[in-house]
Amino acid sequence: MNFTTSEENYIKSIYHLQQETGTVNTNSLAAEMQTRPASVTDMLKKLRTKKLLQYERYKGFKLNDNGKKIALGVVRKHRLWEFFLANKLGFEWDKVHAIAEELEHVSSKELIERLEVFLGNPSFDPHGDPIPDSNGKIPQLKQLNLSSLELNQNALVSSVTNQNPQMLEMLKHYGIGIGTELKVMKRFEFDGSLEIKVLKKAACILSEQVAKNVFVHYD
Amino acid sequence: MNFTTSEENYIKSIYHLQQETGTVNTNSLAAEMQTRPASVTDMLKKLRTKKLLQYERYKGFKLNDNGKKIALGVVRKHRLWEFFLANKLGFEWDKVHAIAEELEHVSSKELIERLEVFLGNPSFDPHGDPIPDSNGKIPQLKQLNLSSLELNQNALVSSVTNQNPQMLEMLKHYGIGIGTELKVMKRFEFDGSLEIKVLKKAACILSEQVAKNVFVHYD
DNA sequence: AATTATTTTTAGATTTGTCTAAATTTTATT
DNA sequence: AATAAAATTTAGACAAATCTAAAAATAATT
Repeated sequence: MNFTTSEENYIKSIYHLQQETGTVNTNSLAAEMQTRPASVTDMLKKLRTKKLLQYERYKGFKLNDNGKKIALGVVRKHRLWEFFLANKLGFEWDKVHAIAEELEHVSSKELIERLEVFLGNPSFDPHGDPIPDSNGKIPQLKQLNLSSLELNQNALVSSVTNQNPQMLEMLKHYGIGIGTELKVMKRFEFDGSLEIKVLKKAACILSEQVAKNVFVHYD
Repeated sequence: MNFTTSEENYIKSIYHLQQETGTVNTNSLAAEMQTRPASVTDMLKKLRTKKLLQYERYKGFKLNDNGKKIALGVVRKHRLWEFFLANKLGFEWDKVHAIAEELEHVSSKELIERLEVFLGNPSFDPHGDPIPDSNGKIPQLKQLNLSSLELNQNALVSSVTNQNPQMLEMLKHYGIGIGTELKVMKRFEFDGSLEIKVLKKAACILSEQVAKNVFVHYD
């Protein structure tokens, strides 16, 4: 079955919301999509007739297996395009999202399969989010918070949450981004701040507040 | 100013038609766009209020300078994406058009500028059609028909018209495509057929009918 | 439990892009 | 020149996606 850009955007937003809250309600989806609750109700009716939703009047709703499959397809396209924009065209990682919002609606299946191969079958997008494979399977990574990384363990930065521009600027200044290899030299228990050694760079110090937004992994 | 996908498609089609006939009429545009004349009239009214058209009721119409600028922007995007699909993702040149029809409507200016650099500032798409630069200037190539290429002059295939699948298959069999370097060894005047030497390959013979559809250029 | 507040849905309108059918204008033919 | 044919436009309708305003259902509060 084929879906309009608008339908795909609703499906994707429902998917993201239900990842966090389990079930979704009309107002929060309207807020997420910057539209009116009445518009949401209208679209839900459409998605229901297309058998993508588990829905109970006045209660709440979520995607069924059918809907999830569609959502994962869109997420997959979005993240592959983000990877392309950052790693091939040299966009900064904070610029790729808006453009991928358009590219994700290009429909050709073969395009996405070839793009994936061209990019070298990446597992994570420039924000560190996992890229679903063509069957909708998401690579599960044993990520851990930088705050809880043991001393002297080399690790790779896999994602950064809470995209506060000033925090991102600070991390950039220290040369820390997705894929950066680093280790924790010292932990100051009194305020939770960390002395970080980025490979081939001088050590730097991150507050606990910042460290909690940085996730790393190692083999 | 911003344009919808539908508007861009009309603008592009008008551009292509007026390249051939100078001025465009409602029925031919309707045929080109696989829609009804009444729909064309509706859209023309819209494009007129946006000051893109030179239009006279019941007579005919064409793009003004404003409209041409928009058209060239869309053509540029289309052909850069075609180049990407063929040269980076490995699509056959007869598969790229349909996908580029979608990609050409992605709006980011910076995306296209970066894509162009990434592709190495190509001048021609996989069909041999010229790619307008960011100012709308089209590289004018002194193309000439393979039939009128002088003997022993090395030349590059720059485009192939009349995309008859069987003819394309024949050319492919002989190793002749966009960018192929070749020369004419012998011309048989009685039927206009040509003996062609593709560099690093054995000679082959093309009928005049085929040769007339192949265009080449040299420095 | 009754009332108030919040959430959700319905009813009806609007915009965009399309359509059919009919009317109008231009072009071609007898 | 009158009539027939073709091309173009208008009038009015429709589907998709949105909106506002009001009604209905649920949740929270006194």
